[in-house]
Amino acid sequence: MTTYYSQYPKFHVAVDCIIFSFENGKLKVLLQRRPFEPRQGEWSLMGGFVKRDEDIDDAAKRILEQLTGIHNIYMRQVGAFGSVNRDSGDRVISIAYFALLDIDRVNKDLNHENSAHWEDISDLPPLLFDHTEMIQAALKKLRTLISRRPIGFQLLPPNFTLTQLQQLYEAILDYKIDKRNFRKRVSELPFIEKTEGIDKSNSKRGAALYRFNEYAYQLEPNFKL
Amino acid sequence: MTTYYSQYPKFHVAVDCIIFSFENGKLKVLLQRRPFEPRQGEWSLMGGFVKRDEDIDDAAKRILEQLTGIHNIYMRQVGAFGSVNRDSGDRVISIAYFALLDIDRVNKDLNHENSAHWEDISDLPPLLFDHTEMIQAALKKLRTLISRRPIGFQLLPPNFTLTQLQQLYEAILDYKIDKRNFRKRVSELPFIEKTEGIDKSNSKRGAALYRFNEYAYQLEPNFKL
DNA sequence: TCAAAAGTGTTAAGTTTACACCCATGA
DNA sequence: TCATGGGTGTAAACTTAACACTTTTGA
Repeated sequence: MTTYYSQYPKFHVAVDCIIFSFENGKLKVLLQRRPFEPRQGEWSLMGGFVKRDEDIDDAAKRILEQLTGIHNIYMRQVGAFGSVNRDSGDRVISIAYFALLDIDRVNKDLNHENSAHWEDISDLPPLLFDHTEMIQAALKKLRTLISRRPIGFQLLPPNFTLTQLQQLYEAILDYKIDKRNFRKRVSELPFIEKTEGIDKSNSKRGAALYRFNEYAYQLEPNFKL
Repeated sequence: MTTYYSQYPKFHVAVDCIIFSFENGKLKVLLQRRPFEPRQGEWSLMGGFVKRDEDIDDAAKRILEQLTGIHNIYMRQVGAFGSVNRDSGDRVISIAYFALLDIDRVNKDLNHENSAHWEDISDLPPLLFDHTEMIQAALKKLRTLISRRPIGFQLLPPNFTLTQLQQLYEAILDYKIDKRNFRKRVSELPFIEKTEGIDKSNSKRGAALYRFNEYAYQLEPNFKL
């Protein structure tokens, strides 16, 4: 069938995922050696082409699930990257997404299969095409989100210590936070609640474990950390 | 030539522009009657297809310039919209951009040719496809930007009164601001400077005209209004 | 017993908000 | 002379930032 649209060109459309995790006080991003030509073997983000009958959001979700074995991942669109020559293989318009995940839930075998590798955000190697730019844009978005939406928890296990939480904020925002001020503000948030649990993995004394209460957040979703 | 990419599908890619202006204390957006099938005649944003050798940003710029006759328009990407059935004509992935412009500079003839029409943001008709959603996303982005970047001036003539500036902030943020507090904060911004000019169009006494000093802004680009 | 991380309050500085009257002018 | 929009300052409330010592416990 010929429609008005048919006279216009078509393009390959890809999604690229900036997958963040948090481990040992460091914010990390998942990179892989590109598995096909051109520029096979270079460090790149996880990506793939959008399928014919697939929403772009679903394409991103598919790639994330394939690579990590996790469902229900927190994911947001970063934006579209569409310079003519951004991809040296052919014209490809790519939509970048960032995702936050708890590294404990990742299927390490899948990571290994995909020659994937967690790299510290402050120590990235040179990347393929405009992928460095995509990561910077994702980070910028993450930084503005983290202080107003309770998304940091997506990067932590269900129970976490306040020290972990603070290190997470410091890693994302890239500055030091005063411990007493941080704890005071957290203690005023009704949706962060203390559990019975104690984590002794980092100190002899042990640190109290907290959890995020989704329901309490729904009741009172405004905050500023 | 066959590449690894060739096995993947291609898509129409469009850009849609949310063009804002400010007139008589109201924030407005440019709409048109869709000039082709399907759904010809319905209210829609200004849009068009991306060309084969054109950056997506350039496509947005092209459409904006065609429709307004203005160059150097302030423009930012809002994001990609790519649900499978968002366009009832065929699968089209669309990248939304918003633009800010001084309505005095618009070529009204071009607007008329394109059956374009400025509609108050708080009184929008039902729109084609996901265009309402695009406008809401653009507004959200504009709201977060306006308080930290000096982009409001893009919507005003080169010289403007403080009353105009305040009404602009009120229209975008959708709440009333205290006049004395607003003026106090503005007077602390080194890049908003008083000119000799006086505008008598709104009062007998006349209001001082101010201008935005790009250079002073470069020297001290941090503020919060 | 000591090293290492956890936990805990107060004060000063800065920012934000609320609020009401006089001024200049042209009609 | 009066109606209209332009222009101006202060005090109270709130928020943020700076700062140091005690506790617990396993090695």
